[in-house]
Amino acid sequence: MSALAFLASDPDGYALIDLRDSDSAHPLREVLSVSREDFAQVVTWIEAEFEPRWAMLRTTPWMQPLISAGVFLAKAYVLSLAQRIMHRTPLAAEQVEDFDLERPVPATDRFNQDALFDTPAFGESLEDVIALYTQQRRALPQDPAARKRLELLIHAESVGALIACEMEHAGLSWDEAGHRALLREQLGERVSEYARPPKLAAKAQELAAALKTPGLNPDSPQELLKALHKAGFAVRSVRAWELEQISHPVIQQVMEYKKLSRLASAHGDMWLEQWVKNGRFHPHYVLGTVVSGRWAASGGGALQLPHAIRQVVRTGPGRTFVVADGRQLEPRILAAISNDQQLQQAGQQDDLYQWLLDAKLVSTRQDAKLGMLSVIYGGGGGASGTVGAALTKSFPTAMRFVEQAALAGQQGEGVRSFLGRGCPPADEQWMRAQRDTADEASQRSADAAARARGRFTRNFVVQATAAEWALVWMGHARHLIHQAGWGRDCQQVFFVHDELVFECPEELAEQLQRLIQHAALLAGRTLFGAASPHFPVSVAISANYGDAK
DNA sequence: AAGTTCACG
DNA sequence: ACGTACGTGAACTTC
Repeated sequence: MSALAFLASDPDGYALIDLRDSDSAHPLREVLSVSREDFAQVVTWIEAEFEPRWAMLRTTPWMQPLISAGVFLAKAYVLSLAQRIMHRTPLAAEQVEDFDLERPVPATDRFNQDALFDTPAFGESLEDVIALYTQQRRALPQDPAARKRLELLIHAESVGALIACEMEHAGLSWDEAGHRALLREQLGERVSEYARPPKLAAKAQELAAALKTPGLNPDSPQELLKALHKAGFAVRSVRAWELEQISHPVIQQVMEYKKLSRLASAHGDMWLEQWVKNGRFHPHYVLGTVVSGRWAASGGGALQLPHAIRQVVRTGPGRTFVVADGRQLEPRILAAISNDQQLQQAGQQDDLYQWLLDAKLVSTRQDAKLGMLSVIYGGGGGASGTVGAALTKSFPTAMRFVEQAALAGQQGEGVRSFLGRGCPPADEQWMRAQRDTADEASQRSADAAARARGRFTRNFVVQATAAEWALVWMGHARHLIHQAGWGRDCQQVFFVHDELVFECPEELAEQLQRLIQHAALLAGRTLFGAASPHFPVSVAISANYGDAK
């Protein structure tokens, strides 16, 4: 028998815990009302006794105090995330309303101070939470296979939400002094929030002189472009990749300025003060908002951490990072979801791109990579060129699969990931634009919109399934770490889509490496069954994140 | 509020 | 004949 434990705020105390049977949702015992002080202890006891799936509307406010108290929950069901999934999936048996994931979280810790406000916010009482759960279960598809996939997706997303909380709490070990030293060396002494750091200001001056434009603000693309034109550089924009083409000392200066300016504004002293506390970077992960199911981060730009800055991500003595990366994840996901046997066979090698090279399908590793990405993104570069032609010929099944997804998108239809995350169909306005094509201009823009949507849905089926694989991978890794009894001093501390970073004692690193690789194998089997394609992960062990690649 | 640019996968 | 990747967040400038 498996149990379900509903968590909701208690108007008279802190939390209500309602234990029920998972399948029938029949109560197993009296509803427990728990004070804030007893909360962690009671949850620990229930976890030990029943190991229930903890059902909560959101992770806040429950997970923060539990994690602080060192409580581990094995299983979860986060209703807000499940609601979004059920709302979007085309597999649902009945329609489900959306959940506003941005809805502010009402305060629960009020201790009866004011009777008027002691009632849980509308839609958030225990009864409401249970009703929402019941409704979600009712909306699951009858077909057992589809049902299993959606349940897996909801459970994986929920454990992902727990991991996100755990990572936010743990933080990423950060060498603050090292970061400051780097800033001083590159930018000079610290100045007020609004002024340019000395070395940056000097560079701006030099640039203004070199371009004979006194007072030039190089941070203004408009001004900079005009100044460059005046100096005889026929560039269309001031983007780095365009300037890179030109070999000239002044252009070099511009690029150096941009790099430094970026460092100052994105990872300068202000950033350090705001996001790094006691030697750890605490970002905030956001689940459920990106259509494809990928995570976002709000605050600190965690998912865009520049490689250059990773040099100051260091562990303390005796500890190390274990950095694991799903190798060529998206092509492998494509091989799995399209059931392309040729592509799966190519993927039996740890380096899929090397296989393409050895098979003489492509002439360089870069071609292999770009060609694959082009196929998945829907670009013209690879698929229409010789590389694309070679791939199309070798992997017709995979190519047909992404073409099919693109076609559906072009026609305004929705698509879905392997586990059933839905990409919504085009809205009415989009469909109208497709019909209203009286003149040539509107025809052109409608066609462009159709192609753009085709590229989006083509990418969605792969990206969304890759995100699912990563969720399941993380979930397995977390579970195995707990099972091994390493939970105390070994845990995931960072996440970037297909890369997981763990921190652990040095002596555990090699065992952890094998554990993570095993978790990847389990993830493939969980999603795609015994015949899952190969999902190799590369692992680096280093006390410095910047060196781990 | 929109546009530009750049960081990441 | 035409235009060419997909998805994000954040800072800064400009309107």
